[in-house]
Amino acid sequence: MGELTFAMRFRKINPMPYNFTATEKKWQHYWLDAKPFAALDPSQAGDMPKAYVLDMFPYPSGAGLHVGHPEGYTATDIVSRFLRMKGYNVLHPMGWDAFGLPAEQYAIERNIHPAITTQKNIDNFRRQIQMIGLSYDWDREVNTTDPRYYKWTQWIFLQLFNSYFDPIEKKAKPISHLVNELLNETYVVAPDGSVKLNPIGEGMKAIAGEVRVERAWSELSPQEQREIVDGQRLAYMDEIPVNWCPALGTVLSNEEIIDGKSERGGFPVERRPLRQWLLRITAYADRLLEDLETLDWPGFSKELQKNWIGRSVGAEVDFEIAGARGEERGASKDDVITVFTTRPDTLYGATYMVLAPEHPLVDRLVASDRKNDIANYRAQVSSKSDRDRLAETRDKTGVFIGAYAINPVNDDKIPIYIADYVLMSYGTGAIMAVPAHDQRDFDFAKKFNIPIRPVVKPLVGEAPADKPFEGEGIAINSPIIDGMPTAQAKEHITETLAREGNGIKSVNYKLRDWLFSRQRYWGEPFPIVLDEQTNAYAVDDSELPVQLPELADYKPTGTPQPPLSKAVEWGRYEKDGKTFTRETNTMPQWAGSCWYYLRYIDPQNEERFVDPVKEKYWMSADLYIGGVEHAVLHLLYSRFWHKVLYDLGHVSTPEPFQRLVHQGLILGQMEFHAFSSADGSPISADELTDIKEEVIGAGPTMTGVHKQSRQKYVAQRVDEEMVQKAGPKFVLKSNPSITVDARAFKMSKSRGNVVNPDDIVRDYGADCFRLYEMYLGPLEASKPWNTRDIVGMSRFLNSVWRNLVGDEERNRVAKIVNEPPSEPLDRMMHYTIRKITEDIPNLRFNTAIAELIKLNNELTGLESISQELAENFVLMLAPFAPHIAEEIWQRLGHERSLARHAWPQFDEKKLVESSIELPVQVNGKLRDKITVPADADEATIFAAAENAERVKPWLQGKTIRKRIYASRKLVNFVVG
RNA sequence: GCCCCCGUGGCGGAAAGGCAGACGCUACGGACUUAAAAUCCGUUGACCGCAAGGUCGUGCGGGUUCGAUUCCCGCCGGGGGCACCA
Repeated sequence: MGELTFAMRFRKINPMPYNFTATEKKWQHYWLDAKPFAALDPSQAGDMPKAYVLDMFPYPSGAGLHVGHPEGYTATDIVSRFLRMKGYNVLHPMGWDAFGLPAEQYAIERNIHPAITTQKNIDNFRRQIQMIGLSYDWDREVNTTDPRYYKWTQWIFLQLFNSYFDPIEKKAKPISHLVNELLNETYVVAPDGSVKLNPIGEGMKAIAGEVRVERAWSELSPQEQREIVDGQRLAYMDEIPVNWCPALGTVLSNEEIIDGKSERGGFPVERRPLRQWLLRITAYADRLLEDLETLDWPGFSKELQKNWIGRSVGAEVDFEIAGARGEERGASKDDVITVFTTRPDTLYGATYMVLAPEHPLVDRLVASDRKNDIANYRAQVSSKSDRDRLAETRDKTGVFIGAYAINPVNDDKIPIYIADYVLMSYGTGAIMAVPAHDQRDFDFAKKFNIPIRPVVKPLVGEAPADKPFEGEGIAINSPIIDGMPTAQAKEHITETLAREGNGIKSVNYKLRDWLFSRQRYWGEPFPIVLDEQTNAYAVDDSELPVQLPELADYKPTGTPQPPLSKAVEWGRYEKDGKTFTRETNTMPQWAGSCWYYLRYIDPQNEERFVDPVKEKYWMSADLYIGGVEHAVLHLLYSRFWHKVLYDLGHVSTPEPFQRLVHQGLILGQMEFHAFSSADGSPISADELTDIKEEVIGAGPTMTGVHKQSRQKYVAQRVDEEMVQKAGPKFVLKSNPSITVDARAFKMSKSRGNVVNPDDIVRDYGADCFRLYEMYLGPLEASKPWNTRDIVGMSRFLNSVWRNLVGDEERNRVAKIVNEPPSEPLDRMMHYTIRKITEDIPNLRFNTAIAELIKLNNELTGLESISQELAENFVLMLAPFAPHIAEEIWQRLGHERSLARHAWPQFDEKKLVESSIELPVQVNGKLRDKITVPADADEATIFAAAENAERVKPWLQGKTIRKRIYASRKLVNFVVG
């Protein structure tokens, strides 16, 4: 409120020299009509270099744009405008990611059909984005909910459905290819009972692992054949335990779960087995990992993806079941438990073994007297939601199953347990437990009194006695690898196991296949029909798009039955006299955003998702800016789809986004919270009032835990004015015994610290808003918003106007003259051109703007300003503050927009100065400065430096041990 | 617990290993004004000093270097990611 009234008063009493509201409107209209930002198709572009500058498109929420959106969008806009002036053919588009949960939740809350709210929200977003003066090519706008768009989302899905992953060539191929291969091949049944393929001889090991049973393809029934083929598709159905969120009425992908709760809304999620669509992203794990190396991305973004993919290299080791006792209970003599371990070198230290509670071998191995315990434990585990499991910190539970396994290296008989700290979904669902060298195994062994046997000793010192030694070292108590360092021991023991047929080198991933179906209405329908056996069939390409039916009641059913099942008419499908039903699940939010950057290239094409010639010209994106929050979800999914399209020959690059940058979060305005510093006890609003300090309204308080006393405190919000710094902390001016915590919080409705771009643009104008956000700090850093500081940019723009156009109430301050600028100004101009020309591609907008301010400060107060300097200044200002720049450009006598005017050139020769100033240090401390001719030699410089007035006393009576001259930088004397 | 990033004035932030604090905000002083706003001109890291000038100073402690905000090692503090992944 304060800043708002300030701005209004400011404007009323003292009108700004230029009317930003009218000026900005004028140029926005011009840009929409004249379309100076249209990207040229390759056939028209001649030899212009191309640049694809991409934003992460927003999902148009009901709340409208927040100040974080324009941060990234302004950054790409500056780059786009700059590159156009540099002669590039720039593709800079915008669109709407409008399907998905948030849009649908918003519609349900208001009881309005999502199609209507979505359209309204899009219109509002478009208005806000245009209000900021962003130079998008609006003829390329895309909308993921438009049937003309999702037709191609469905088409790409069918590409996945109709493909499989060839493990030998490590790439996707058409499923028809697989069917041909199968005619002469065999399929295999893997040890866990699942049917696996052997498509091409050598691929057997890669796909099937241990081969147990073989049958010829021709002996299979058509239905069996079908199931095998379907099981290899990149888009497939499976009944698996999934994350079911009752509150949202849908399943969610692993990526959408945070701390056991839904990313959207924070609702609890439970595990349930359901038949769902999955995309085989795991097949691409290695390539998604390896190709990260080729990308110009922030290090931590790559790291995030690496962690998410979670590749670990180790070995699978087979443990036989201890003889007769196993057979008694019907376990086959051939039964083995295969474990995965990253530390095969600790095999001698395995003193027990753990299976996941759901492991299929448990039933066959369990001793009859243990059956009850096992059943109880399993019930206990399955009743727990993932959230409960997480809540129970690290307390280990488990049950002995009454059977033993044989350690293949030393024939030790070790007990087999089940425990919920072993997950069926990772590795083989079974581990060898080495309590001496693994924290979890150690905790478990302590609790169940299992022996702990050290088999690795540290390179230096002793292993601690009270905890496991998890580092690398030297193998001990391990006959075949004793004395070997860990890396070598791993390799040697793995080779030995492989030779004896007890193990094999193995790689595991945390990445799971992508759960791709949702039980919601507002998403792309699957282009799939099902027969009575729920076999899936693709609809013909000619039937695309499969339109989302209009439904009066589109709300989630609260059961896994999707809302589309209510569209009975729509769901019926007949072909060739056979009856099918349509798939009623819909695709998740991420589907449309997986490929939108391709559609921008050729948005109107009705024949193809993108024209190959245009695709080849524009891809890949040269700059992609968006929030970190998409570092795993959107960016991983997109890369996966892109690679599939690449394998199938539909796109020309293996990666979609060559250079990625994340803009930092803009936090809310700094808040000051006062609390008792002595003991951290809570301080009340009354107490503050007692010491004559106002608490800010009913504003949010902050709660925390006092570091020293570990007491909870409640901190009341106070005004910045009441606060002062005392040593390393802030205190209340009037009562220094009260500590004040200064912090900026994430903007949120509940904190009430959200800044609305509409307000800022209304009060200060779009140019000022853009400048302010870019001047705030480095693009990638998080930084707090401070409305107070905006006035600096407002003053700058007004000053530019006064200097180059004049003040309408007062006289023009300076004359624009057709003469070259004075020498120092000329040098400064060339310096500024160089600096800004370097800063923009490096996205260092804050320092670029500082240079513009500096140059403008030099112009202030001059009686005349060179036309050349004025023009260059305006051209450099244009990417940052395009409206005012266009207006001044016009007033400087130009009829044509500067949007494609050539960027100013700098001249190195103009930067050379005849004399330079050098700091002189003595023992690293600055003592004086000297001015010498730019071409002076070292001897001259040292002589001048030694005789400098303020240097002499420091050299008096001392010996100069060393003279250092850092060329054109500084002089340093070492004396003693 | 593991991984990544960050600590510079009252605030946002500048500094290819070379003048720490560019530029903006705030605050203070001055000019203009009947007055205020706006604008323009100064000062604004801390300490000592009338001044010239000096000392200290980039979270803390070491190291490398003629020279470290920058590079290395070890702490402390803040933020983010992953989290029973074998």
